[in-house]
Amino acid sequence: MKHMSKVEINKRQKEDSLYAAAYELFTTQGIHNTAISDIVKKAGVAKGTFYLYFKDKYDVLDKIILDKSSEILVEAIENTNIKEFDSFEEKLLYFIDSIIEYLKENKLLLKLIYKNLSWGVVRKAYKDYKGINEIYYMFEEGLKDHDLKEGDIEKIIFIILELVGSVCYSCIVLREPTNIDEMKPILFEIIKKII
Amino acid sequence: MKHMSKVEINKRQKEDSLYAAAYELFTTQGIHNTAISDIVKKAGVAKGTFYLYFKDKYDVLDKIILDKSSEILVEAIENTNIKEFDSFEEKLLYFIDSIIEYLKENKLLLKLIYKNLSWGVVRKAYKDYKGINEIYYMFEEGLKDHDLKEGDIEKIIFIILELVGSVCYSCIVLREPTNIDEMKPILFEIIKKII
Amino acid sequence: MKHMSKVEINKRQKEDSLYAAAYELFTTQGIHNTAISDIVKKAGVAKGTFYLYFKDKYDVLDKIILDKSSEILVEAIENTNIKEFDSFEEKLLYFIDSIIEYLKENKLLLKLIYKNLSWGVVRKAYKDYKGINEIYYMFEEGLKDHDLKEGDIEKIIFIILELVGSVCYSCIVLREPTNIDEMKPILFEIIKKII
Amino acid sequence: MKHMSKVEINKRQKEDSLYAAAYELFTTQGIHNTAISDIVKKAGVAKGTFYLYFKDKYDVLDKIILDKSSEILVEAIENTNIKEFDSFEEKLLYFIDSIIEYLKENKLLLKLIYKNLSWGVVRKAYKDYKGINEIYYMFEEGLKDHDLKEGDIEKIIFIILELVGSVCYSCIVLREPTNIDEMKPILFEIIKKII
DNA sequence: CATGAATGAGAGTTCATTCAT
DNA sequence: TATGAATGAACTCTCATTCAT
Repeated sequence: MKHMSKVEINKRQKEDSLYAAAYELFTTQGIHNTAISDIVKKAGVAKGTFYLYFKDKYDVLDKIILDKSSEILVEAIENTNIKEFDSFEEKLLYFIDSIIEYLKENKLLLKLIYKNLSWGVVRKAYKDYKGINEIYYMFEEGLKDHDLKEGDIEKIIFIILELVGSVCYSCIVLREPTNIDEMKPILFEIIKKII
Repeated sequence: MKHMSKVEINKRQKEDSLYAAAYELFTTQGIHNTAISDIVKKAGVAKGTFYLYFKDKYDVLDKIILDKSSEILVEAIENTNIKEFDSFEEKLLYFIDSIIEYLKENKLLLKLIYKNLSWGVVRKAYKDYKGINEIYYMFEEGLKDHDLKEGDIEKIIFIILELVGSVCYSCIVLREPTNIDEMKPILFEIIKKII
Repeated sequence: MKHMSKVEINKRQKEDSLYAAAYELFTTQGIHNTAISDIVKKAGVAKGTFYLYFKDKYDVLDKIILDKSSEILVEAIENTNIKEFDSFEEKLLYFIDSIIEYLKENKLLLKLIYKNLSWGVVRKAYKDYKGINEIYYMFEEGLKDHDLKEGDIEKIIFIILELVGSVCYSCIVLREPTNIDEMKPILFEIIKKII
Repeated sequence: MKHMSKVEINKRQKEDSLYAAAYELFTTQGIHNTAISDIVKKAGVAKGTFYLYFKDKYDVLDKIILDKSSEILVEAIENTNIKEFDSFEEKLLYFIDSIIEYLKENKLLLKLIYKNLSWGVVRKAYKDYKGINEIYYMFEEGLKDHDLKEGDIEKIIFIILELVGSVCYSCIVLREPTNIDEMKPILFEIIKKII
C-alpha cells in the first residue's frame, strides 16, 4: 500500500468508487434496473472509466458476489473463533447462526448474492485466505472421529453451506414457506443430525 | 377440452405454441438472449399476440419454472410409487435419486429453473394436485414415529428439496465443487441421517 | 403499384424517405460525417424504423451506389439512342461524353460512388434491365467485325468504363493530374484507338 | 542517417514502428477495424506518442498509400530496366505485367491502396525521385515519334496506370467481372493499341 | 520526449410496447 | 381476436484526444 505511486492510488480510488457505487445501486434498485451510466454517475467518473476496470455490468457483479460471500463466511468464523465452546456441535451451530443473523440483517445483500453463497466458488477463489481456511480447520477438527475419506470434509462443508444459503434465501427474501425464525429450530435439528 | 369452441381451441393453441417456443429458446439460448420477437417468430404468431396471453417475458418464465418444477417432482413420485420398498429410507432415497437423474438428463432445464425447485412455491400453487400431495403423504407416513409438530413435515420436505436442488445445480451445471456422481454418496448419507 | 395496400404504400414511403435522406446527407456531408440519427431525423422517422429497412449505414450506401451507377449508364445510353450517328466510334464517344458530362454536373455523386462505377457490378445486378442491355447491344453491334471470343465484349465494356470512371474521379474530384476538359481529348483519342 | 543523434534515432524508430504496426493492422484487419489503440499496442508505445508523429489514423494511411504506391511503380521499373527489349511495346507490357504480378501477390496491399495507385499523386510527391523519373523517361523515349504536345506524356502515363489500377482492383480483389488472368490478354491488347 | 489514465460525446443497436388496421 | 409496422427511450460500448506526470 505504502509503495503506491500517486497514480496508482488514484486508480485504486476510481476502481473502489465504481465498485461501491455498483454495490449500492445493485442492492437498492436491483441489477436489472441499474445501468452503467447510473454507476458512473454515482461514482463521479466518466463512462469510459468504467470499462478501464470492468468488462461489463456482470463483471462487477461477479466480483461483488464473490467478495461479499467470503466476507460473510469470514465474519462468521471470526465471530465464532473468539468464543469458547464445549463441543463441535455447539460451535458449528453458532457459526451457522452467525451467518443466518448476518443475512437477516442484510436482506438486500442476500437478494443480490441470491443463492450464490457457494463454498465451491469461495474456496477456489480464496484457497490460501486465512478466514476461509479456518472454516476448513473447524470442520476438520470437529469431524476427525468420523473416519472420512480425502475430500469428504469439503463436500460436507459444501452441502451444509448450500443448505443454509438456500434456506435463508427462501425464508428471508421470499418468506417461503415461512420466516427464518420458524425454520431455524428444524434447520438446526437437521444440522445436528448431519454431523 | 371437449367443451371448447373452435375459437377457444385456437386461442389455446396460440398460448401453447408461445409457451413452447419460449421454453425452447430459454433453455437453448438463455433467458437474457431471448427477445419477445424471437419467441413470436418461433411460435409463428404476431408480436402483439404475445401480449394477449402474457404480461412480459418473465411472466412466461415464471409459468415455465412452476410447471417444470412440479413436473419434476410429480414424475419422481410416480416413479417411486410404482415400486415397493422395505423402508421409508429406501423409498425416499429412490425418490431423491429420481429427481437427480432427471436433472442430470435435463441440464438445460436445470439451468433454467436455477435453484427455484422450491417446495414452498410448488406446494402453494398445486396444493390440491394429486402428485404433489403424494409427496406429502410419503413423508407423513415415513415420519409418523418422529413426534413432529404441525407443519414440521412441510419444513422437512422443504429443507430436503432445497438441499437437493442446490446441490444439483452446483454439481451438474457448474461442476462445483465436483460432479454430481461423486457428491451423491455423501448427499445420501446426509439425507439418511436427517430422517 | 396500384395493388398496394395502404400499409404497403406507407412502408414504401418510409423506405424511400430514408433512402433519400441518406443520399442527401452522404453527398453533402460525407459518409463518415453522417450518423444514422442524422438520417432518421431528416427522414422524419424513428431510429428503429431505419433498421426495419436497412442493415446498417453501408447497406443503404451500397444500394445508393448501385442505383446511381446504373442510373448514370442508363441515362447516357438513352441520350445516345435518341440520336443518329455515322459510325460506332462517334456513337461510343457520344455515350462516353454523356457519362463524363453527367459526372461533371454531379461532382458530389461522383465523390460518393468513388470509383465504383463498375460494369461488373451493375451488369450483375441488372442483367435483365433494358437500359443496361442496350449498352451491351451497342458494343455488340459496333464490334461485330472484330472477331471476338465469347465474353470479350463484356471485358471490353468493363475496361472502358473502368477507365472512364477512374479518370473522371481523379480529374473532376481531385483535379489530378489536371482537369477533365484538358484530359478529354487524350482520353477520347485513346478510346478511339481501343475500338 | 549517420549524422543522427541517439535521440533522433530513437525518435525515428518510434515513428517507424508506428508506421509498420499501422500497415500490418490496416492490411490484415481493415482500416475501419483498426483503432489507434491497436496501433500503439502493436508498436509498443504509449497512446500519446502516436500524436507526436501523426495527426490521426488517416494521416498514417495517406503516407502508407503514397509510399506503397510509389514502391510498386519503382520496383516494376527497376525490374524492367535490368532487361533488354526489342521494342517499347514489349518493354511497356513487361512493366505493366510486373505491376500486375506484384499486386496479385499482395492482394491485401491492393485492397488497402484501393484504386489510389495514381500517377498524378505519386508524380507530384516524388517528382525528383529517380525511380519515378525513369518511368517518365521510358514513355518519353517510347513515344518520341508520336508528335505529342507538352504534358501529353504525363496524361498518357496517368491514363494507362489509372486503367491498370482499376482493372487490377476489380479483378484481383472483387474477381469482378472475372479474374485477372482472364482479363490480361484483352488488357494487353488494348494497351498495345493505345501506344 | 514519452506516458497512459481519464475523458465523455455519441455511435450503433435493441426491443418492449403500442395501436391502427 | 390478431396483426406487425412503428416507435423512441434506453442501452452498451468505443475511441480519438487530452494532459498531468
